[in-house]
Amino acid sequence: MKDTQISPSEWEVMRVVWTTHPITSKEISRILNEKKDWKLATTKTLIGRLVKKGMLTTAQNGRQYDYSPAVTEDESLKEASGHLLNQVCTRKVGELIEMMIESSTLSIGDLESLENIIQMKKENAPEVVACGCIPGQCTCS
Amino acid sequence: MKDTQISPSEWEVMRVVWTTHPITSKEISRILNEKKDWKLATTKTLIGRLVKKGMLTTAQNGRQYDYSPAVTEDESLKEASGHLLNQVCTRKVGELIEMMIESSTLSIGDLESLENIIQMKKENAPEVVACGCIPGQCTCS
DNA sequence: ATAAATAGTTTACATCTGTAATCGGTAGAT
DNA sequence: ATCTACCGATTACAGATGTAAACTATTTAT
Repeated sequence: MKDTQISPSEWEVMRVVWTTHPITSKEISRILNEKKDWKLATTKTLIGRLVKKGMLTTAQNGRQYDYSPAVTEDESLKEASGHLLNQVCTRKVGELIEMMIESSTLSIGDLESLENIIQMKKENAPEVVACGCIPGQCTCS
Repeated sequence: MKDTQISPSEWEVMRVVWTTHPITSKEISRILNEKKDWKLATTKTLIGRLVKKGMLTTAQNGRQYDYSPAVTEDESLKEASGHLLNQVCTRKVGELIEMMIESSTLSIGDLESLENIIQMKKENAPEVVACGCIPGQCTCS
């Protein structure tokens, strides 16, 4: 139930570890060099912070560590998307998701999955979403 | 085309101004008191920062200011959702959107709108989304 | 006219983030 | 047995963020 935050830079590291683990700091750094002009020290700092935040686990391997994710990408994504969703009136969430779909490239398969979920959702969808905003923070009222 | 960031606390203020404008700092603070235990000074600081960032415009009105948004909520939401989308492999965006739909309450109308957009999208949807990740940051390869 | 209430501005200060250099210990090379 | 390369840990430091007190100028009530 903790709500530790993964910063954007830290996220870059997490993505590497989610993709490959266990993995060493050296390897993480090597991979990220393709994308970020970070010194090895920078990557190590981020790794250290992620360990402290409990997002990475360590396994001693000789004089070094092997890192593995302590949280899944999906969990973290749920967290992150939750933050975004909380920034708008619940009644505006549909619009937000529309915007996201519009601005994304999605495959036929993706779109079909979405259709299915939407179909499901429709079974129990309310006529109108309740707005939980305080007066003055949205125009629903 | 600049990329000034609206922080979570600042976002609370923006939502008030998006809802009602022009509006005074006093009124913004009064509205937010319902939700945040902020001192008037805190709200003023956030307003000041938003003005400096160019997210709010001011119009002198006697000894005080009337504030109005300099960016729309939709623009800002697009920005914010773009950040989220950029945190995952393009090929995983569909899954992310699925998660968001699943964890949200959407009205029949919302769902129908989404269906329409998806229908449109399907006309030009690729069989598979191209992955733009560097090797090691996603499992597509 | 003076005092009290206000409005915005400046300053404050701890934490988080981005980015990195340096330190301290140890495994491997000579 | 030393020296060197390398690992994680510690320290650094500026900018962003959360939260707010203090300051300055002005308006309004007494």
